[in-house]
Order: sequence, then C-alpha cells, then structure tokens
Amino acid sequence: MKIPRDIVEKRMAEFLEACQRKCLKLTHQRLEIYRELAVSEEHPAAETIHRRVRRRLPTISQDTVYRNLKLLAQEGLISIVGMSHERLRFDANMGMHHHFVCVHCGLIRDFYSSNSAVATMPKEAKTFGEPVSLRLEVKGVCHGCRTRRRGKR
Amino acid sequence: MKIPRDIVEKRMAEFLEACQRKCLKLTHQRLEIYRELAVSEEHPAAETIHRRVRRRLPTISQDTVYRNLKLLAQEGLISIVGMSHERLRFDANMGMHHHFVCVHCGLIRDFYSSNSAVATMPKEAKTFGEPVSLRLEVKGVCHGCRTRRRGKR
DNA sequence: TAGCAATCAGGAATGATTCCTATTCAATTC
DNA sequence: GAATTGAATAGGAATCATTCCTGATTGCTA
Repeated sequence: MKIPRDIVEKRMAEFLEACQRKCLKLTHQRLEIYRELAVSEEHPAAETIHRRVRRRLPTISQDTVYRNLKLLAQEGLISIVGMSHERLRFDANMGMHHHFVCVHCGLIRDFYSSNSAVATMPKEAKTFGEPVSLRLEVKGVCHGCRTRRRGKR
Repeated sequence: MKIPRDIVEKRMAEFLEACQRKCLKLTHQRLEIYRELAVSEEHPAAETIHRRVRRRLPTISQDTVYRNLKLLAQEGLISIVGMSHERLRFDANMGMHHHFVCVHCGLIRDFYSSNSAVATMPKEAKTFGEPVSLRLEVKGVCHGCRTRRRGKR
C-alpha cells in the first residue's frame, strides 16, 4: 500500500526542485498534498487526499486540494488518471480498438494498430486480478486544438 | 463524423437480437438512444445523446438516457470510455507504466510490461493529433472483488 | 386485449467540483 | 529581520453531471 521510503524521498526532492524552477510557492498545504499522493500506490481521489491531509492541517479546504492537484497536473508534476474531461463517454464499437484523447478539448477517436503485440494481454496485468479488456490510451493534442493554440502565441 | 450506413445497420440488427436474447424490452426510447450512439464516431456524453434523441422523442427524460446507457454497458452491448468510477484520480508516478482498473470497486494499480512494443507509440495514433503520452488500460475484476462475488452466488 | 413487470417522465436530491471574496502568507528586497 | 506584494488560502455558496423517487405508461405474453 505504501511506496518505499527512498522513492518517496526522491519524489519529494524532485518536487521541491520543480516548484522552484516553475516559480510555484512552497506552501505548507501544497507540500502536504503532494506528499500524500507521493506515498500512495492507490491513485487516490481528491476527497481522499483532502481527508488525509486534514489530519495534519485541520483547516485545509477542499478547494485548495482541488486547485493544487489541477495545477500540479497542468505543470506536469503529477498526472490525472483517465481523461480529464470527466463526463461519462460511451462507445458502441465493441471490437478491439484504441483511443486517442485530446487533453484540451476532450475529443476521443478510435484507432486500430497493426502491431499485434499491443493486442496481447501482458502477463503483468494479471497481478491484481482477472483482466477483461485491454485498450491503449494515447493522450495528446488534436489537430484542431493545435491550430487554435498556435494562433494564440 | 458518421459511421458508414452498412456498419450502423449491422449494429442495429445485432442490438435487436441481443436485446431479445437478454429479455430487454425494445422500447422506442431504448432504440433511439442506441441508434444515436451507433451512428456517432465521437463517443458522445449522455447529455449529448439526450439532446439529439430529443429531436425525435421530445419528451424523453435525462434519467431514461442515463439509465439505458448504464444498463446497456452492464449488459455488454456498449462500453463506457475510461473508468466507470468517475471521480478524478491522481498519480505521482511520472515514469512509463500501465494501469489495471477494477470495474467493480474502482481500484487502480500500476504495472510495468517487459514487452517493449507496448511502450512504442503506434503510428496510427498520430492520425488525430500530436500524441503526448501512452498508457495501456486494462479493465478487469480485482482479487478482492472476485472473492467477494464468488461468495454471493 | 388483459395483466403485469419493465420502463418511463418529471422533478427533486445528491455528490463532486468549481467559484467567489476577504484574508493570509512565501519569497524578495532593503 | 521588517516591509512589500502577488500568489495562495479558507470557507461557504454555486454549479453541473448524475441518480433517486413516484406515479403513470407501455411492451410483451397468454
């Protein structure tokens, strides 16, 4: 359930360094939010992190937790599991296929890979349970968003 | 933007057949909800489907759309993109890794694959934009849920 | 075509996330 | 080590997607 101490310490050191490089203030709250994520193997939700950090910083607000997690994800110091545009999205294509997801606008498109290795269940996946389905999730910036963004700079 | 007519017709036929096999009533609403998903390439959200179906069935309720989409996903006639447990989940592990996601309890765990082909960006992924990250998403039932469920039957 | 279980409509409730605003604080400078 | 200042915070209100509730409707079977 816990990440080994030496890895956590490495993550914390890199985090401090990255915050300074990116001119993010090292607030008590920010540090504890990151630490709580860095020690956990379970990919906790924001509310879980809030609950845990509150044991040490009893007045920390939900908003601070959400704000920091989003900010850190934006700066590439942590990542958000799945798609960030979080409404349920549905799919009638039940055949083997993969997804390209645009991190800016939430566009999702199917693609198919000619590389059959990608369609094979890795044995390591069985460590945690019985696999049922397999999909490659590629995050990126779609053509539309790329064009739009280029104009902005 | 649209799926070719012959594929849509094939999907509709299979859908009718599957509903009968599974003793799901063929209501007007259910049919139109599925049809709207079957013709779309964009993995629409529930609200989008609701808006579109309403053009033909003006009194259809949101709940009906949500209820049917969830039911059809449960029966394996459609699928939900991403994780069904939809709270944001965070990750401090920025190295290359993959995810095992339990469809019952939402457990997420990292695993690593020795197969390097899985770590290579498929060229087909570039069709829709500039890829940034790559991850294998394996859905399944975790050990804990499997044990619990076996007891129930 | 009658009966019944499944399904539905509409509105209220829930729960996660974000917004608002006055206050606090980390970091820089002197 | 005090002053300054823009970034960050707390707390509560607001929003938005999703689900629940209840009474009415409808597909299916006989």
